[in-house]
Amino acid sequence: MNKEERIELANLLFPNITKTREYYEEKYPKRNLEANQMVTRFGPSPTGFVHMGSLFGAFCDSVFAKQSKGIFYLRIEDTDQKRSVENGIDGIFNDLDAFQIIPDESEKAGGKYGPYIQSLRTEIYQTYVKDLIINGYAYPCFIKEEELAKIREEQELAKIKIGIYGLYAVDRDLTLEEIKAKLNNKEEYVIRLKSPGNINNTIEFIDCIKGKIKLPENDMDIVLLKKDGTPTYHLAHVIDDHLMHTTHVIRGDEWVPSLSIHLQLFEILGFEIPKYAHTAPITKKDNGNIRKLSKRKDPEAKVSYYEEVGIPIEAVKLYLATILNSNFEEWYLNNSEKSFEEFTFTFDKMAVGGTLFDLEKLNNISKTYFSRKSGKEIYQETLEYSKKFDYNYYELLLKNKEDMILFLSIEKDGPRPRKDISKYSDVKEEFSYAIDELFEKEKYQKYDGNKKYDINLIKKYMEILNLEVDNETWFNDIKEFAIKNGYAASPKEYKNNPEMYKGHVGDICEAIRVIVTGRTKSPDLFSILKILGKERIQKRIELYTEIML
RNA sequence: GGUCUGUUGGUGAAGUGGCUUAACACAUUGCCCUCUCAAGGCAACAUUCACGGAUUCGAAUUCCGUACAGACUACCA
Repeated sequence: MNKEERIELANLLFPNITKTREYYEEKYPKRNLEANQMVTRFGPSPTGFVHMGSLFGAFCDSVFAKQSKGIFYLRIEDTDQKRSVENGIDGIFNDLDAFQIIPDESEKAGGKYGPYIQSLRTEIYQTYVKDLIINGYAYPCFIKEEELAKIREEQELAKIKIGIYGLYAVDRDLTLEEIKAKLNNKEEYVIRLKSPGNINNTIEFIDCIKGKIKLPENDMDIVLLKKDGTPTYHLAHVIDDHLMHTTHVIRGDEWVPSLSIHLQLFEILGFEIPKYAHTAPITKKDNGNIRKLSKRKDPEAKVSYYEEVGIPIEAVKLYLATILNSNFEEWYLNNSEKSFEEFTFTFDKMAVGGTLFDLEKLNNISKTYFSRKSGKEIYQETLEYSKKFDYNYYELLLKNKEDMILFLSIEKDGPRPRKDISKYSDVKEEFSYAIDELFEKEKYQKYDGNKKYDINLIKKYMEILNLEVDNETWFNDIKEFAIKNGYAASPKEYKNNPEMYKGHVGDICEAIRVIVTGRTKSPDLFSILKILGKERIQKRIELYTEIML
């Protein structure tokens, strides 16, 4: 086909496309940014909820854009109608919102490079494809699906590369007349790339994360536009990232093998090639096998899972930051008062292989997060969590606000804050003694020991209990009380001469603790006693007598 | 089958030819502190970096081969 014929073909195929490349190049001019300012994008498909792996990608995109004072935008990649899920787009916005990963540009936030939804950009893709046809880089292919399957089978059998290339690209050199005939015949077609590549050529590429990658040049006549006129990922990626002026394409490394296609497309279209950063997948160990974290099989892959179990979003982000850059964890340890945003993330500190998703580590990070929050903050956040997921508890929290904050503040101000909560849902259980209504209900059912305590001794102790003193005085008082009643003043003393005593102070404290909290472990006992006050302690002694004796 | 990529303790990993007797963190275990727990302190936990060979005075680090793992090989992204 000569150029005139190709122009005729292009107009035949795309009669409705009247705009030109130049029009779009002008409409979407270069961004006015400094060389170091990154433009990144998150490009999810609306196939359901946001997956942990995608969230990691979005986090990565936003971090790099923000720290370079660049632009992070959200582009919905919904070119496949079959996979799209109802409300899928809303879901993406919601999940990003929940995680406070806020795009600078998106269909909602606006921006000069929109539309930011691929299904709304069909005309743009077709304009460029029309141009490719005119220049002899694309052609309509009429191979039917059954034929395609047959070719595939043949190739599999012959153990050669699967796909449409070389001799298999039978429609590559159809004459204009032949195409017209098929078109008149209402035969369906796709538009394929007329690949100028040679499989024997090796191209070298520098990836921001993986470094040097060598791969064979693309010789496949890949599909550019599907039967319905919508673009494939490959085409859409190249055109969008060019027109939206992405500087760094950060995406999962499952894309590495198709990089040669993308590079070729950039070259043919005469676009400047962006930098690529291919991230390793987040994996999970399943029966000894390592596999990608799966939406279907793993609840923790679902981003909303964290909200439901009550792991703070901030903690999840800290975890993402620690797997993003291997040196982040140490930095954060030494800069705990700072926000993760003050850390400078770099590509070369990113994992090259897969990263195992470690819930245990997340838990630990979450515990640290809680330990740094004040009682008041924990109260507020737990209140919000409960409002959504445990309304009963929410009402109790409201009613017992003052006390609850006091309880949550115990042992908070020292250099070694408590680390006993890893999620909001832990608060109810860990502080079950804090709310009278719950305590009554639970009674001592969850009590984890089986000793019977000397209730009379405790009753006697109540007579001397003074809550108006400081911790040290209180403890001295109880030691004195212990000695008077035949108990050792310290566990050590008791250990040395067990026959001389009935027990030691610790035993008395344990009895008080169990009676007052229903458990053998608790934060600082005196603080709890102080908050409860004599009257409520008295009530609990009665309750204990009633139930346990 | 082909093409890419990877392989350092239970886990995440540091490591870029000599400073490595392999950092740090999580987990585990033991001890200390201590009224319990949590926290904290101390210690133990890879004599060796998948395996084999090559280069080098010297290799976890460079090269080649093997094994294993993962990704891709769609009119899905």
